[in-house]
Formats: sequence, C-alpha cells, structure tokens
Amino acid sequence: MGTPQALGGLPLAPVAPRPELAPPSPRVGEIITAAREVLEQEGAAALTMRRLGELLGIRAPSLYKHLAGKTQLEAMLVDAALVETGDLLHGVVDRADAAGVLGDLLAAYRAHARAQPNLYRLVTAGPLRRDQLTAGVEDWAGEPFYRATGEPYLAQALWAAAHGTVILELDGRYPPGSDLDRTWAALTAAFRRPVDDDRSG
Amino acid sequence: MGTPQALGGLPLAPVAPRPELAPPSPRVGEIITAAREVLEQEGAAALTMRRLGELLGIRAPSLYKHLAGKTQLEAMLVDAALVETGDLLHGVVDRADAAGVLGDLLAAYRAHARAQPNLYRLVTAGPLRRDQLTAGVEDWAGEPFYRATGEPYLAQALWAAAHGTVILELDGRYPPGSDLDRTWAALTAAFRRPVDDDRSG
DNA sequence: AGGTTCAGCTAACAACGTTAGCCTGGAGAT
DNA sequence: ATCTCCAGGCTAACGTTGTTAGCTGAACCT
Repeated sequence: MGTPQALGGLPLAPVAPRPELAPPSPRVGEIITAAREVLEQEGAAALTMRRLGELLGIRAPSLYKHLAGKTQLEAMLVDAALVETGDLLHGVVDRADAAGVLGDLLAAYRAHARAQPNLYRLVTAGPLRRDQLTAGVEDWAGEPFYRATGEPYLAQALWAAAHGTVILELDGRYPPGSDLDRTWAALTAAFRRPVDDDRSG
Repeated sequence: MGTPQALGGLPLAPVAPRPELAPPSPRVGEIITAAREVLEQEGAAALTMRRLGELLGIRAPSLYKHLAGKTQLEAMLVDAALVETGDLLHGVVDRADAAGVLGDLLAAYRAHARAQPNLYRLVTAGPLRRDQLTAGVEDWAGEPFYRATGEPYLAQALWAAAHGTVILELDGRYPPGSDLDRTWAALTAAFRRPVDDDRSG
C-alpha cells in the first residue's frame, strides 16, 4: 500500500455539491412513496396509473391533478434515487482508504442495485430525460467513481463496467451456475491500478 | 495467424459449435425481416403488430397465423442477432493476435452495437427467455470473450463491462461532451493483461 | 365433387396513458 | 353568516396496445 499517488490523491475529496431536491407537496410525496413501493414489490409492469390510484384510494385520472403524467412521476423517482445513490457511494468513498476504495465502491454499487433492482432499472434504462431532473444529481451520483479513480475517463469506464456487470446480474443474463462473486472479483482486479505493487488479496 | 497456444495462449481456439438456427417458413422469414427493419429504422416503439401487418399488407391478427405472439417474434430476432454477433466477434478474434485481440474485440463489439442500436437493446435488455432461444446461441455469442481472455470469469467481466459501456453510449447517458473514444480506451487498458510485457499503444 | 387446411378478414376484449368535463366540500373573504 | 372559489375528487370516453374468436375463400388432396 505504498502507492505514492494513492497516499496523496485517492480517494479524492468530493467537489460536486450535493443537490437540493425541491420538496414535493404532501400528496405528491405520498404518490411517489406508493409508486416506489409498487415498483419494487410488484415489478415495473405493475407500476400503472390505475394500480397507483387503487393504492391511494383514488381513481387514475385524479392523479393528474398532482402530476403532469407518468413520465414526470418516473423522473421524480429517478431524481430521488440518484441522490440516494450518490449519498451512499460518497459515504463509502469517504470511509475508504486508497487500497480498498475500488473494491468497496464496486461492492456497494452492486449491493445497492440488488437491494432495489426495479428502481435501479428505472434509473439506468433508456435515455435520460435530463430536462426533467434536478440539476446536479447526475454529477453527484457519478462523482464517487471519479474520487476513486482520479481520472475522469477511467471513472466513466469503471462506472459503465459496474453498471454492465450489475444489470446483467439483475436480469439473470449470466450463464446459469455462474459464481458472480468471481465475476465481480475479476472486474475489480481489472480496474485495480496496475502500479508496480503486485497486490495480495 | 499461427499462435495456437504459444505466446501466452491467446487467442484461444473456438470450441463452442456454431448453432444451427431452424429455418423459418418463407412467410415467417418475411415477417422477421420486416420486424427488423421497423425496429431499426423506426424505433422500438414502432415495432407493433399493426405496423408490422401494414408493412406486410395484412392485418395484425393475421400475424397470429404464423407466430405465437410478439414475444416469440422478438425471441426470433434475438436468436438471429446472437448468431450474427457471434459470427462477427469470432471472426475478429480469429484474425487477431495476442497483443491486439482485446482492443480489436472491444472495438468490434462497440461498432456492431452502434450499427444497430435498437436491435442491440432488444437483445440485451431485460430477462432473457432462454426457453425461446435456439440452444447454444448464447454460448456462441459469448465465447469470443473467453477466447480473448482465457479465463471464464474474466471473460464474463469483460463482456459485462463492454455491454455497460456501449449501452450507456447508445442511450446517451454519458455527460454531454464526453470523448467516448477515451472512455473505451480506458476500459481497454483496464482489461489488458497485466503481464510483464508493458506494451505501448 | 367433397372435405380439409391454410391464411386472410372483421369484431371485439382488456389494459394502458390520458383528456374533458362535472361535482363537492371546505377555506377565505366579505 | 354567507358567498365565492377552487383543489381535488369523480365518470365517461378516446386512442393505443397485444390478443382471441369466429368467419370466409381459395387451394389441394382424395
């Protein structure tokens, strides 16, 4: 662990400001909560305006008194999820040292996605409607990867690799019987800094 | 060329058999072709039974004389796409040498996905209905990553990382202005074998 | 000729997001 | 104390989606 750059540089200090989400009205808050429960416990297909109304004791069209539409509702879910993810990962990096930050970050990312797979899919699948998001949430959620690597494009590659590895896990796309702990270990090893020290463990 | 197993053993020889797809009936073949055109040129949202019928000069319900449903049609698209991807990537690995196989494979993977983004999404998004696929197509498409790495879990990690990197690119999820060539270069560098030879390039 | 099968058709259903328009209870203003 | 207004519910309905049921005509085989 005598890597020179590491003792001085990694993990880097956070620089992106934690974004402040506009607090939703009470009723909208309830809707978001209900939406999140339906999404996580009944699946993405069950996240329907009618089902949502049912859970809230109102009819589907009444939801439009509070929301512009389903797209906006999803955007609010993504917004909140990104901030939470950022909080979690920043915390992990805060607590890590240079030797372990990469493994800790990837482990936390994986665990977080597996804990709420449907929300993770919602956040990461398809194009991102940036105009519907609170400014800065994307940077906030992604910065831990930069703090862990110290180089923006390595950070992007690491984030992308982590995403690919976890989304395939959530979707059950690996060959049956795969030991995914080993897959993650291989990924972590690949991104460990190829400095002169040959790591052990 | 003539690197059977000598210079470190990569690339490995192929071992998975190229799967033989059951040839569809002529009409089903037309449907698949039309579906692929609609998907790629009009987007996933346009791939509808009615639009498909329109293109074929029949009504949507008539499609059910040939297909079990939209799910099966998608499965057939995935089936064919996986074989094509396997063919392409195997060919790349065939032509590569140990020094360049990793970069060549990743570059080919990226180019292939970008050439047919909607098909790529269809193939890789969501759970895979293995029971609807021809046996062996998955192995065939994935084996090039094993041939390039020589280790199954490193191969999985590489494949997952490549997928993550490209799907985020297709969905425009990177920060605006990113130079994705550099992201891919960082990914490639991370997975380059940390053997004693420090290659340059 | 007669029966069977193939491959089209229309009509219709359930579920989806969403819009239009009505009604009502209660808060705030006079 | 009464009036006004409107937030927030409601029903009805529209246009999509995938899909099923049932009819029909043509081709084909005996």
